[in-house]
Amino acid sequence: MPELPEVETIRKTLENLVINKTIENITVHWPKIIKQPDDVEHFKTILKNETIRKVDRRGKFLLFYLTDHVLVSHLRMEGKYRVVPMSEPVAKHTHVIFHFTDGSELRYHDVRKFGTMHVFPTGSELNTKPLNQLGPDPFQKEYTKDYVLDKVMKTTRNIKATLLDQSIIAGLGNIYVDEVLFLSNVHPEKRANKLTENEVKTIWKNAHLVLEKAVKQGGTTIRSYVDGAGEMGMFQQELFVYGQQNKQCKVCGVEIIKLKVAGRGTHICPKCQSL
DNA sequence: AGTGATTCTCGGTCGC
DNA sequence: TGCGACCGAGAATCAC
Repeated sequence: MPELPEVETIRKTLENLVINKTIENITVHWPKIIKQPDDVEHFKTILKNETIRKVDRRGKFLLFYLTDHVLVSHLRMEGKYRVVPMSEPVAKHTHVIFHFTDGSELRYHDVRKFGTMHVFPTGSELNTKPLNQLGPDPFQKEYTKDYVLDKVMKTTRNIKATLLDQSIIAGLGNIYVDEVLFLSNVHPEKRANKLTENEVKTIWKNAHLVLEKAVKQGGTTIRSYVDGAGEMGMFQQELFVYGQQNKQCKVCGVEIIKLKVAGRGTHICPKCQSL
């Protein structure tokens, strides 16, 4: 499932493939993916004849900056983009196709159909839902120790739910939250406001560190993730706890266990992360 | 207002 | 072979 590092990897590979391409037409096979505007025909006419200038990212959202509009795309569980010649057969779960004037196509593929697309006039995208709900992501200058300290110390929720909340920190999902908490020696069920200042500081640092490392590795390939060029990520080799249940902790040798926290499958080393 | 629990989107996967 | 439970990001909704 694409989290910040996977989305960033997709952004980088995609940018080179779609920049300066002009949309001639759009095919939508599953209209429910289009959340804004309401009307799919309107979505198509707005973007028709616009040229992609830049591909950006905010948290787990991809932002395609076009001539006068921004396409905000969230991949959720299994969304993928591929750029292919129009002659290539259309795969089963391809739901949106952007046909470019040069004969190539940007195709959105999503087995679960959970992904979303919003279009806004350029300039209004950051102060409209969904992007105005996002907190800073760990690569932005607003992501400071004091900001995280303030947010975390002020909530009674457990630390896992807090770190998953995109309005607090954008970009962390289930995989990286488990990894960050392991590296910080913090149990996911610990109340956020009960953490010591040092623990929060460690989490703040590790969240940036883990994401940076994962971006360098091209993301984590769990199940089906591939980037915009169809390449796999390599970060799964670096995972300490996520998906490692029944294996030995790489640090202390105790068996990694899986539990449910904040409604999510959660992986911990019971020795390194005591409550 | 903050929080938690529940529901909904969906289809592949897994256990029986 | 079939069937139901399960998974999960994030929004919406409801209860407290």
